Amino acid sequence: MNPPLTPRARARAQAIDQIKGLAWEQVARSGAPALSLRAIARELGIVSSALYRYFPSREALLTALIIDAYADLATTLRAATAAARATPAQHWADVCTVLRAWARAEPHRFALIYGTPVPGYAAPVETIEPATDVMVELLRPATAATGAVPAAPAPDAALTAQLQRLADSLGHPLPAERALAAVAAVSQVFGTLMLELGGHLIGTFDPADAVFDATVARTAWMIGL
Amino acid sequence: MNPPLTPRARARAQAIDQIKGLAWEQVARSGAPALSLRAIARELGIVSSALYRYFPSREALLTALIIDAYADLATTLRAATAAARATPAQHWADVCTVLRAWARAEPHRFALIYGTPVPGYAAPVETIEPATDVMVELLRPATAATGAVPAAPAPDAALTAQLQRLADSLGHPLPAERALAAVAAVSQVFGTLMLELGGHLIGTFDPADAVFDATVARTAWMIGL
DNA sequence: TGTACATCAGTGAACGCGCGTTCACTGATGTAC
DNA sequence: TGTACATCAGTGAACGCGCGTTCACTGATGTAC
Repeated sequence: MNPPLTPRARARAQAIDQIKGLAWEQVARSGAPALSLRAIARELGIVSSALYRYFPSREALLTALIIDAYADLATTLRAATAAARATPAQHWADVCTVLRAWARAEPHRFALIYGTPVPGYAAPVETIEPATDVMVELLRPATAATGAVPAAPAPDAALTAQLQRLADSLGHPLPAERALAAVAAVSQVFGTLMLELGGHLIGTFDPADAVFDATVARTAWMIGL
Repeated sequence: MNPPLTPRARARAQAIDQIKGLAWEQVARSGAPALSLRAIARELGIVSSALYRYFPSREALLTALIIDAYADLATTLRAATAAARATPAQHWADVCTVLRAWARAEPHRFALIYGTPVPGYAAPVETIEPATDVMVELLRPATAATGAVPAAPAPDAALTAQLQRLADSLGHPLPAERALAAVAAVSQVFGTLMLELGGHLIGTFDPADAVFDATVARTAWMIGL
C-alpha cells in the first residue's frame, strides 16, 4: 500500500493513527460534540499545541473521522456482498444485518455519519465520495434482483429522471420501478434502525429484532428478491 | 385552562415562557448541545443564577423543551387528521406532509426529539407519553384504512404478539398484517425524512420533494389506503 | 565520510473565551392575624 | 385596616472547571554537498 516509507514518515503515520484512535474512543464514549483536542493531547502525554502538527484544526480531525467511518462501513458491507455463492436475497439480508450490527456496535460512530449534523460543522466535499460508496453497497443487491416488483404506485416523470441518473451511476441497467423500490427499501431500513437507536421502539418493539427482521423480509419482497 | 391566577403566578409563568422561548431560539440556531443557561440569562438581562428559580438544571430545561416539541408536533398532526371530510388516504398524505414541513421548518427541533441523543442526556420518563402521542397520530390514518394490504411476507409469532399489543393500545382493532404495514410505512417516512435532513439525498434526489411524494404514495398503498 | 543547513516534533506560556452550579444576601411582594 | 412575618425573584461573587488556537522556542532527525 505504501512503498518505501522513511522512518519519519512512518512515525508520522503512527502518530496520526494514535490521534485518530483516541479521538474515536472519545466519540464512542461521549459523542462527536464532546471531541476535545486537549483531552486527546492529555491522553497522549503531549502538549495540546503539538496536535496541530497533524491536524490543522478540530474540524479537520472530525472530517478525518467521518471519512474513516464511511470507509469502514463500506468495507464491512462489501465483505457481506462479496461472500461467495449467496443469492441476491441473501445478500440483501446480509447487508441489512451487517448495517444494523455496525450501527449498534458503535452508535456514536453511526450517529457521526447518519445522525444529527454536529452544530457548527459543515461536511466538506471530501466526505461525499465515501458516503456514496456506502450507498452503492446498500443498493447493490437490488441491482441483482430478478423477481417481479410488486405493483406499487409508479414514479412520476421528475422522479423517473432522478432514478435514471441514479441507475446510471450504479453502472447497472435498472428500471425506474425497481430503482424506486430499492431506494424505498434502503430508506425503510434506515428509518427502522434510526428509530431503534433513538429509543423510539422501546416499550413497543422491545427487543427490536423481530421488527427489523420483518423489515428485511418486506423490503426484499418490495425489491423483487 | 388556568383558573384564578395570582399576579405572582402569572409573572412566573411568563418568565418560564420567556426562558423557554430564548432556549428555543438557541436550539434552533445552534442545536441542543450548544444550549447555554448563561447565554439565556444574558439575553434576558438577568444574572445566570436567577434561572435556577425556574429550572433546577440545564437538563431540566432541555427536558421541558423536548416535551414541548413532542406536544407541538402532536398538536400539529392532530390538526391535520382532524380536517373534516377527508378520506383516510388524504389524512395519511396530510400527516406525512405536515411531519416533513414541521421537521424542515426547524431541523434542530426535529433533531432534538428524533435525532442523535444529546451526549450525557438521558431522556426521562416524562417524555414517553408525549412521544407516544405523536406515534399515535402518525398511525391513526392506518387504523381507518379499509383497502387490501398487499401480500407482503407475514410477521412471525413474536412480532405478531408485539403488533397485537400495539393495536390494543391504539384502541382500534387492527390485524397484524395491517399493523406491520403501518409501522413499516412510518419507518419509511421517517427514514426518507432523516436521510433528507442529513443531506444524504443531495446530488441524487435534489430537491427531495419527488422522492418524498413517491414515498407517501407507496406507503399509502402498503397500508391499504 | 564529514559538515552545514533545513526540516520537523514537540514545548510552554499565553490569549480570550466559554460553561454549570452554589451560596449568602437584599428587597419587594404577598399572606395571616 | 394595619402590622408582623413568610415567600420568592433576583443579585453578585465565587468555585472549579473546560475549551481551540497562536507563537516564539528548543532540540533532534534527516538531507545535500
